[in-house]
Amino acid sequence: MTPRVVDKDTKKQEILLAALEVFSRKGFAKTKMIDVAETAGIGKGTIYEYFRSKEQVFAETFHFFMQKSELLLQDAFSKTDDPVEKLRIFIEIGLVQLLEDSGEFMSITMDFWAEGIRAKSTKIMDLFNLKELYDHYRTLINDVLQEGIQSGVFKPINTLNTASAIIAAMDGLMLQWILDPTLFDLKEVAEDFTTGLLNGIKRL
Amino acid sequence: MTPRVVDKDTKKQEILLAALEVFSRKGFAKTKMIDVAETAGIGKGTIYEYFRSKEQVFAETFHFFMQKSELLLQDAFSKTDDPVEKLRIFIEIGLVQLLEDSGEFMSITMDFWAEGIRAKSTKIMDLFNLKELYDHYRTLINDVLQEGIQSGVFKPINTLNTASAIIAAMDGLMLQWILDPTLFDLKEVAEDFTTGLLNGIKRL
DNA sequence: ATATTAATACCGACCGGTCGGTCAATTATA
DNA sequence: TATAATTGACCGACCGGTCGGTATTAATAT
Repeated sequence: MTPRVVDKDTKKQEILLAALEVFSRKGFAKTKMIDVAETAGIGKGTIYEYFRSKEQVFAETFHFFMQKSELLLQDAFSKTDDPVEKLRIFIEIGLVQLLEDSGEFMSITMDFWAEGIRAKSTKIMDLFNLKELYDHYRTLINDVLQEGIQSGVFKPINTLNTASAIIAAMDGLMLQWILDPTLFDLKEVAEDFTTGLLNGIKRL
Repeated sequence: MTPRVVDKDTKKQEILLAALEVFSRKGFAKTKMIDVAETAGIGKGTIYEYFRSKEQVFAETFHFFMQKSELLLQDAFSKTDDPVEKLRIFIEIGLVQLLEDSGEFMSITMDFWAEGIRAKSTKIMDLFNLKELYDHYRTLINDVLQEGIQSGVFKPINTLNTASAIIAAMDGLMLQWILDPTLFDLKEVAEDFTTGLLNGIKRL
């Protein structure tokens, strides 16, 4: 009744995996659906059994990719209650681990930014919901900062602004590192940044 | 002998102005050369009398746009020798003034990022020389930080890493603000960031 | 002054190529 | 055999860039 070589979800995952490979190597614009199909070892038409459009494939590819870091983060966060340690972990995972594990894949994030901004005033903007993504992380850091202030570790700073700035710095460093990975050592820069940040917000 | 309605350079500027308007509204990919031509009130073919390709128009548009901030910056820097003040000015101009003056135009920067990254391994990469652009600003800040350390205002920090982080934060904040200008007040966030930064690097 | 010639600016119809998406035909499964 | 899954040839829209022709101006000739 339901003849199928593999499970429907499994096949979708396979397509996403192929898409991740191609998108990160060629970028959104230069990637052709036929590339994705061939990489996945299937016909082009098959993709459209699982996805509506190229945009949808791209958006789901990005989210698929982001799940990794989300899981890493949740796992790490569950192991400590110290706000200082949480900040360290957030930067370490978000910047160092993500890039070291899959540096070449990160340019997909740039594409997502670009497409997301481009889509701001179109109907596909819900696929590229950057705002929601940022809200999520901003809230996460905001809560950590609030905790720190409550417990007296941090100065009474504007937590939302600071959270925004932390995420901002991480994004920006990622950008610069992608442009020229030899310029600075990512781990070292991350540590310097964390130190400087804590220097600025810790109560003396 | 040289029949021409307006000066050749003037016309090129007019095209760039039109291009700036269209590129910032529609992004690189969605902008058609005919859009630029119509906005400039000329024929499509005429553009190719002044530029080699769409990529060249885009690259020159971006540089044209960046000159504004460069001039602002040089002017402001020439008025003080205080490293602390220079840092303030850099952030104020780079983040607040640039966005307040022409917020809607800034999405062109994202496109430039995206195209620049995409062009990394192609022959047009010299048109989208992001690396050089970043090097310029990084050096600028690096020098300011060195001065500050020499004169004893700043702690002995890694200046290159710190410079990278400062630029990174500014880029990232710009991104977030473009995504949602209502989320935070740019001026306030810039001030908070500057305060936090100085808190972290100033000698006590 | 006017006609003629020359040089250049300007234009937009057109071309070649590309690519996302469709669908009739084919293959695999039960 | 019936049904579901897969495929890739095909379609139509799109677009960057070209090129032959026209318009405009200036220089020169008469």
